[in-house]
Formats: sequence, C-alpha cells, structure tokens
Amino acid sequence: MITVHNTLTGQKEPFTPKEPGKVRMYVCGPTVYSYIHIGNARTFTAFDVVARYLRYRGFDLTYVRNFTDVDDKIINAAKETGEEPVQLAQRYIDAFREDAKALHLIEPDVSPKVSDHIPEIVALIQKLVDRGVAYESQGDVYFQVSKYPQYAKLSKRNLDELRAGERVQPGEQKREPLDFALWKAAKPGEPAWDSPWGKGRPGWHIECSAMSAKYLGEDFDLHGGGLDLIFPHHENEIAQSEAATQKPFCRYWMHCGFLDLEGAKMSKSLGNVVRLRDALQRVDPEALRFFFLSTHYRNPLSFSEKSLADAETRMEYFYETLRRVDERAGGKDFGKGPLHGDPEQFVRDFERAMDDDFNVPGAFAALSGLFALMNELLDKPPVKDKAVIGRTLQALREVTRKFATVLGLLEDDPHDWLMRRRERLIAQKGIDRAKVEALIAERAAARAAKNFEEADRVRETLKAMGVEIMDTPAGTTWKVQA
RNA sequence: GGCGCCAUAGCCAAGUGGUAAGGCAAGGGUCUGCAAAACCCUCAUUCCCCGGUUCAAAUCCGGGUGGCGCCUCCA
Repeated sequence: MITVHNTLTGQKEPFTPKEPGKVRMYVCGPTVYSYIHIGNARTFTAFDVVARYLRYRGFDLTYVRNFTDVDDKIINAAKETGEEPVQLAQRYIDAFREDAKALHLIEPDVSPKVSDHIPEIVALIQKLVDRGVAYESQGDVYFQVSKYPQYAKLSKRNLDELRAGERVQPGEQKREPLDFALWKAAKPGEPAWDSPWGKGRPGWHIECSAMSAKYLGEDFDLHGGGLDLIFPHHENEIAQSEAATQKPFCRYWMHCGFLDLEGAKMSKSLGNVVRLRDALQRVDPEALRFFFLSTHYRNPLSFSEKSLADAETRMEYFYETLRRVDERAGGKDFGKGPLHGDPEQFVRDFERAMDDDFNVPGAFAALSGLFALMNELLDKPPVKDKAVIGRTLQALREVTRKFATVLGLLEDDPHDWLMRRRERLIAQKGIDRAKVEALIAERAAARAAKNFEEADRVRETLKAMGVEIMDTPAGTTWKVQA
C-alpha cells in the first residue's frame, strides 16, 4: 500500500486510484520562455521517480506533463530576441527535451502544448460562462471567484485576507479583485486565436484544466508540481475544473519543495540561476539525480559544489562495485543452489521506504546495504563456496537493476560510466595522459627492480598531478582525484 | 499581517507514540613492499528551548526561539 502526502488534506493518506490498478497523473510542465534551471530539474526528477515507482508497483500509469507555450513571459522574451513567440517557445521545447533526456527523465505518455489545445480551452471557458461562473468584459473573460465557495481549499487561505491584498492590474476589467483571467483579449502583435469573445489567448491557469481533462478525464488521481504552484495556479485549476464539471477534480495533490543555493534563493534578480544544462557540463547526470533524490521531495534542498562532488563520489562507489561484480560474476553459470542471505530483503526494505510517500532517502539505506554486501562478497567473503558467492552476486546485481529502473540511477554500463567520468576529469584538470602513462611505466620498472624508494617517489609525483594509482593483479591502473 | 513548512551527530539526511536508518568526514584495524579500493570496529543516553498528555514522545498538545516558502511571475 502506497501512502501519499496530499496537499489537499495536509496529511499522508493511503493511495487508492479511482480505477483499481490504473493511475492517471498530471505534472505541471515548464513555461518555455528560457532554459530550465536546476530547481525545475529537481521537481521534474522527483515526479519522474514517482512515475517510475508507480509503474514498478504494477500500476497502469498515464503520465501527462504539459508545455505552456502561450504566456506573457514568452511574449516578453520574444520581444527581446525579435522572434515570433511560437518560434521561441518551440526552441525552448526542443531544449527542454534535450535536457530531460540528459537527466534521464522518462517521456510522459502525453506532452500537450497549449497552442495545440485552443479549441478545448475555448470550449471549457464557454462552459464556465454558460454556467454563470465566468464573465466577459471587453474581450477578456474572468473567472468569478465568489461563485465558487470552496475557493482556497488547497492553499487554505482566508478569502478576505486575499481580497485585501489583491490589486487589480491596470487594463484589467475584473468585477472583483480575486477574479482571474481565463481569456485575454489580443493586443497588437501578440499571438491570438479566434473565440466567441474576439481575438485573444488563454490566461495562465485554464490550459491545465482543459488538457488534463482531455487526456486524463475530468477527475483523475494525481497532480504534481512545485510548492509555489499551490497558489494561485493549482487553486485556480481546481476552481475552474470543479465549477465546470460539478465534481471533484484531482484526488491527490503532491508538491515538491524548493531547491536553494546554499541558503540563498535562486532568482533572476540575484543573478544566481543555475541552468540545468550548465550544471550537466560539470557533473554526471546520474550524480545530479542522486543529489536531487538525496533529500525527501517535500523538503528543501540546498545546492552546493560540495554536495555535487559528494554525489559523484558516491556514484563512483556504486559503479566501481558493479564493475567488479560484473567482472566476477557477469554472464557466468554458477548452477542452481543456495544463496548467501536473502537478497529479497533489500527489495522489501526498498519498497517499504518507497511506499511511504516515496521516501527515496530511506530507500537509499537499502541500496547502501546491498552494495556493502556485494563488496563484502567480492573482498571478504563470509562463505567459502565460490558457486554460492557467484549466484548471490548475480542475484544482488539483479536487485540493483530493479532499483535502477525506479530511481533512474545506475542505468549505464559500469565500465563506460567510469571511463566517461575519468575522461571528464582528465579534461577538467588538464592532465597529460602520456606523461601519466610514462611515469607509471617508470614506476613499474623501479618496482620490478625492487627499488621501492623510486617507486614511491613516482607515486608522489603523480599524486601532485592529481592522479591516484592503484596496483591490481592485472597491473597498475589510475584515476583522477575529484 | 495571513497561510504553510522546517529545526535530528562536524556535515548531509531518514524516522510522526515503544526506546535514534543510511551516507560523508574523522579515528582505529584487516589487506598492501608502500598506497588506493574494499571490508570490520568506534563515532547522538539523545533529537532547538520550556511546559503538558501518556506506562512510554524526536514523534501528540500548548507556549517560545531560530530559519524558510507562499500571499505578485516563479518548479
């Protein structure tokens, strides 16, 4: 039984989708006016793991994540670049797809764009107008909040307080301050579509109501997004959808906590926004995922170079272990027979943590135990029987594959991953590979001649260059110190 | 001001009534010509503070203190 912290109730609840065995999930995707930053990436990674785990648990999942490609910010950005807004939006949709792939995010089943769903949006607005909860005013259409008594049930705000703080923007034609735009009359040069209220474009919130209804139905199971979307975006979605359909909208609302930069908020005005694609130049994608997942999704997460380096060191441990396991036991036949211990115990621990509101940090404990045991079997086997060790290593390796599928980690070939990381570090530190190899050969000669003083001197020289050498039965290998 | 979140070892971080997961760092050990890697051991009588409820609280309640988010575009 999976439990989920539901923002609607503020509590952890048993997760029971409307239709048994089937989950319909909607995650608010990016507004494509620029590249996504690492905060966006954290949220998308969190829901990526939610989606993966629901599938792992056997649910038939329909996963929708939209692109908001019609919006004020896009129009403004396009003014600066001189592009057409649609063209700029498409450029950033393409960029997002690249970023998402690089971060190992699974593809949603549907990635709808606002610009492809104007008819659905217009129809939904019309329905709200017909029901008398929305009104036209000089080419704009507004949702009348006072007509929806349950307004603010998600964010639990006091309506009077909200009214006191609300200001009507110049040019807006609202009856009441809290009313929000469903449709905005076109201004010259802006993208516009025909509607019963004249040329215009959708307001911000309506697209999610229209598109989720189209692909998931009017009442679906899970809706996700960043913490900041609770108000007003999700609040407004609920109001629009429920006012239109006269039935409860989404049943479970999940919100991901913020990522900050060592305590400081990431914001454009501070000039400290870290783009995902820039971060991925410096750190391995899986290490970045590991970092995102190292704190529970609802808690704040603090980004720093140190935390990134730590994550990568941990990934190196995992991959180094897997490389050795594959070398020892990969593709071999150890026959049938008993195992050492119970590999399934790790699966049970993993699932118990994940079932509890997707507690990935808790699941990492199971992962740690699994890797410690693999290393123990490799280096200090507690049993003598080589077949038992081999079979157990293979079984444990299979368990890591299960976890990998859920976490989107450790999906690479271990050898490839380690080599790629080494290449990146060599490039970053500007290490002269030929010189390293020459020094290692020099040292090998010294060792062969039992001249250990000389050998140690070479080791020190390499160390000063940032290169660490390891003597193995197969010869001396080296790696770059992170 | 309103709403909400958070406060656990040097650091990161789980744990929402039954007596403190996991990781990093550190110290000791095994292994090694020396190292590295790996493994083993040690590392919070205690969970921001003060009260209360309970046989029992990091966990529930009340009151503080400190940090943060939203209330305006924001993942």
